[in-house]
Amino acid sequence: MSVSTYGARAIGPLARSLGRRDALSGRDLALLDSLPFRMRAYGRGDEVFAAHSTPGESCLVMEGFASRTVEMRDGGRQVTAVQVPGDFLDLDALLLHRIDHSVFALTPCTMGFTPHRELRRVQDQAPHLGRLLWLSCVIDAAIQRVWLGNLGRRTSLSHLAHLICELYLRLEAAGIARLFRFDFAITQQQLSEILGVTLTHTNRILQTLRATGLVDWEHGRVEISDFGGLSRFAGFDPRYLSLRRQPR
Amino acid sequence: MSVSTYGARAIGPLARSLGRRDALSGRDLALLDSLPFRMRAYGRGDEVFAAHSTPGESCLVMEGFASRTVEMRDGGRQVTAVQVPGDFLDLDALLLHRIDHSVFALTPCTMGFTPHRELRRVQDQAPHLGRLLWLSCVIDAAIQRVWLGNLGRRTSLSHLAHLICELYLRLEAAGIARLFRFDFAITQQQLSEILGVTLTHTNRILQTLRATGLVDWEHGRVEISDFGGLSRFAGFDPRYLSLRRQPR
DNA sequence: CGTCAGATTGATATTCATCAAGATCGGTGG
DNA sequence: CCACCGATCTTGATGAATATCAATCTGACG
Repeated sequence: MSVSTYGARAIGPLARSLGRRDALSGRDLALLDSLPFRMRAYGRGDEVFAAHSTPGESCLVMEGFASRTVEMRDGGRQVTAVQVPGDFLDLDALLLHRIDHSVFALTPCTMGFTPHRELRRVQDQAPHLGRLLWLSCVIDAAIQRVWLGNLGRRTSLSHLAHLICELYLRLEAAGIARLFRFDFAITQQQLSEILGVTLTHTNRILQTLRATGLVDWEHGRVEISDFGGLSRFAGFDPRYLSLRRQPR
Repeated sequence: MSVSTYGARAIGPLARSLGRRDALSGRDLALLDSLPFRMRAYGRGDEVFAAHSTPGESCLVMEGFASRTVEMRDGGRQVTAVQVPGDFLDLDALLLHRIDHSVFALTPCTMGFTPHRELRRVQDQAPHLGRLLWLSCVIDAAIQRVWLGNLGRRTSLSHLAHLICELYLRLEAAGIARLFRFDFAITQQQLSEILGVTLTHTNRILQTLRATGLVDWEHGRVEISDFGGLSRFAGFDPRYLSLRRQPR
C-alpha cells in the first residue's frame, strides 16, 4: 500500500468534479490548487474509514471506486453510496466530527486526503467554493433518496437496471466512461450489498437482465446495448443527478 | 387553509432546533429572529412542494408532520424522510434550485416559509448559523443512510420497531414527546409508504409488534412499554441522530 | 341510518432467502 | 506444463417474507 505525505495535488479531478456544476474562476482554481493532499492506494475491500471514527480529513476518490456502507448487528451490510473518481467522501464529517458509516474500497483505488482545517480555510476564503462543496453533499443526499425508492419500491431486477443507468451517467460525467461502456469490476457479493438482496439472488437477476439483451455485465465490464430501452425498463429519470451546469 | 403573509416569527422552534446541536449566541438568536416567515396550514395528505418544482423558499415545520416522498412511474410512493416540528425542509433547494421529490403533509400541520434570499443573508452574516443550517442537511443525510439499511437489510417488522425508536428520540429532543409516548396519527397506508411494504403487510406486522408487548400503536398514539427491549429488538443505535450538543 | 375512510382478514401467487453443492477461472508452486 | 487452490460464479431445492386481490368489519360523522 503506497502512501505519500501531504504535498500531492488533486486539482485535475477536483476542478473537473466541482466545475461540472458551476463555472470556476481563476481564483477558485488557485485556491483549490492550494489544498494539500496525501495520496494512498487501497486494495479491494480495504477499509478507508471505520464506522464511528473521527477522521479529521476528508477524502477525494482519485481512481477506482469506494463505497459507504452501514453495518448491521447481524453482520449484514448495506452499501448506501458508490463513490466514483472526483467524488468527495465524508464532507459531512466536517460538521458531524464522527462518521456513522464505514468507507471501503470497492475496487483497488487511490484516495487523496486533505485536512478538514484546510477545507475550512478554503470555505472561508471563497464562499462560492464552500457552496460547491456543500452542493456535493446535497447531491449525494438526492442520490440517496432515489436509492431509498429503489430499495423500497422496486423489484431487484429493476433496481439493478436503474443502478446501471445511474452509474453510466455519473461515470460519463466524470470522463471515465463513454459509448455506453464502462469498467466496474466489483464482485457479485459487493453488488448484492448495494442491491440489498442475497448473493444468490443477485446472480440470478444478473442473468435475467442479460437475457433481456439491453445490457451485459460480465468480467467487470458493463456494456449497455440500448440505453433508452434500459432507462425505460428501469423507470430511470436522470434529473436527480443535477448534471447540468448552472450558477450556485 | 389559513395563510399569513411574511412577518410571523419562528424563533421558538427554530432556536430550539438549531440550539440543540450547538450553543447559540445572542447575536445568532437576533439574526434568526430577523428571518421573516409566512405561516400556512395544511391538511393530511396535502402537497406542500411538488416534485421538480423550484420553490424559492424553504420551509420549517411548526406543528404536525411532513414527509419527503419520491414518486415512482407506476404510482407507488416511497417516503424518504419524516420531518417533525423544528425541522427545515428543502434547504437543499437553496443549492439545487429544483427539488427532486415531493413534500406532503403527513398529518394536519403548520409550515413556516422563508425566502432563500433571507437564508443566504443570514448565512453571510453569521457563518456559524450557516454551518448549523448545513448541519441539519447532513443529519438528514445520516438518517437517510440508516433508512437505506432498514429497507435493504431488515425484515419489515424490525424496520417498524426501528422507526418507532427513532421517532421517539427525535420527538423527545424536539420537546413534543416524553415518558415513551407520542402522538403520530398517520394512516397505515402512509406507514406502508415509509416501510416500503404493502398496506396489508403493514397491518399484519403492526399486529405482530403489538403482540410482543414492547410497544403499542393505535388510534394515532404510540406507547412504548419497554424502550430498552424495543431498541434491542430493533438493533437500534441512536448515534446517527447526533443528539449531543457540541461546537460545530 | 347511510356513507366513507380506514382497519382487518383470508386465500393464493411471487419474490427473495437459505442452505448446499458444483462449476469456472486465474494464479501459483512443483 | 500441469496439478492444485482459493475466490468467484452458478445451479438446485426448499422455505419464509411479502405482494396481490378481494372481502368484510369498524368507527366517525352527517
